[in-house]
Amino acid sequence: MAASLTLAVSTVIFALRPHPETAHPALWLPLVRRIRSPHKGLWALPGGPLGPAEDLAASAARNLRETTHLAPRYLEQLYAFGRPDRSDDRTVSIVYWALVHADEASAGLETENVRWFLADALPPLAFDHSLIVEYALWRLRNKMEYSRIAAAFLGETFTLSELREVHEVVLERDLDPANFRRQVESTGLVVPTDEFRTGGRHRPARLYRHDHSIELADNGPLSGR
Amino acid sequence: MAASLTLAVSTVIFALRPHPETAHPALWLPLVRRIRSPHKGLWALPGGPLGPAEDLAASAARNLRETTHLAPRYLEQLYAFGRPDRSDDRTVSIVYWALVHADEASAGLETENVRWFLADALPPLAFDHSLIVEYALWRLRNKMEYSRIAAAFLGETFTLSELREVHEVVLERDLDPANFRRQVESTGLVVPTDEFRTGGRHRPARLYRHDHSIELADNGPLSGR
DNA sequence: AAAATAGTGTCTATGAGACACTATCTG
DNA sequence: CAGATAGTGTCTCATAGACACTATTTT
Repeated sequence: MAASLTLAVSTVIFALRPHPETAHPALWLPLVRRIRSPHKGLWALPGGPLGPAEDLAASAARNLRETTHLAPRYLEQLYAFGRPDRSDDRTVSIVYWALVHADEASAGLETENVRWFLADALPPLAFDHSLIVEYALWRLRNKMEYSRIAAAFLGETFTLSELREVHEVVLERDLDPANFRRQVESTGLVVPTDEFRTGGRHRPARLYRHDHSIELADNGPLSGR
Repeated sequence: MAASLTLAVSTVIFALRPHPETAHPALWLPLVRRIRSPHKGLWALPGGPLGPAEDLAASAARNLRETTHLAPRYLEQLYAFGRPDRSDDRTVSIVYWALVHADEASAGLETENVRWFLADALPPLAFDHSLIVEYALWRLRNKMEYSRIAAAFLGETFTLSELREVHEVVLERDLDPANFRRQVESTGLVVPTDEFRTGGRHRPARLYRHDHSIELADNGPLSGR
């Protein structure tokens, strides 16, 4: 049995980067071009075989680093895909999803076979990767509503407007600034600092930071895994 | 790589059966005794290697049937466990969890190496199976609060008291009958019939049935998988 | 009639959301 | 001062929960 089955780990990596037209933040993800059959030439999720003594999450983080030269700010297992017809060679893929903070350096690291795409304008993907991305987007949006994973897209400190914008971009809808502020403040998961963001042509906004003692998302008994 | 790695599918199977002391319904799950090393003699989750052309969920359902002689009323992927130190022989386990309706027939099918245990009084389990069961319980309780999976524990028709009792047993807390009734009725996922459950020394209760056109739980883009 | 559960009515506290308003910066 | 966003106040509506009450059966 073992000899006829391949176990791979793939990762759906999300980052916020400016939209090329509007310059507003948008959701992007990196894909790699397949350089061999099957589906040669098509874009696919970064991933590869699991190392002999490698943890699943470590394998996802390694692929993420090799593809984007970034470290994951949030990493969570998505699902295991194993339908016999999903590839020619009976591959079971354990898929993770990750949030990264895409800085300017990493943005220039695209190559012939690694390219970032707008999440809402993806090319046709190899295998069942289109379904996988769709599911990852669903999970991301779900989790954005009841956890603090938005923090993974931001720096150490941020204004409430910046935090709200992350939510708005991911959820694809506008949020009321007043209500958003109250909701975030009432959780106590965000801590005001003494500093302000100046520079806009308007009143400076107070900077906040996240309470690091609390995890970005509650994954129950698996939180430490 | 493939030759040194084993992929197994295991399943956490839940059923409601009477508690041996109180006779009230309680949460049970079946375990199988390991008959070989490692952890020989310890109880473990039912499972086994994935068939060469077998779907992951089909493998879980097969193991479930072979262990309990029952068909799953609800089946969902739980998580893939793959820490290198979780077993001696580098096994990655893709774990499912299932709800079954344990009838009288299946209850008598215990053998020397298959036994049902109360979910809150499990023996020490092999490998990381204790953690896995803990996580499955967490997911079950979570999902019980916002989906209709309770239906999987009941027959075609049921009273709202019976439905409430399922929730109470799983969530381990009492629910207000009046509020529970209104919440369930307001979802529209439950349909009143013209029949009543008589026999108690009290007013007969109307029987309801579930709307089969709606899935027990919303798993997003994966609902059909 | 008593006991028990079925089922209804209603009050309160809480939170989401709409939206008007004030505050304070830049240009 | 005009324009913009920061930040506050407040109203409404929907929902969760507590709990009193009525309805209908069996014994």
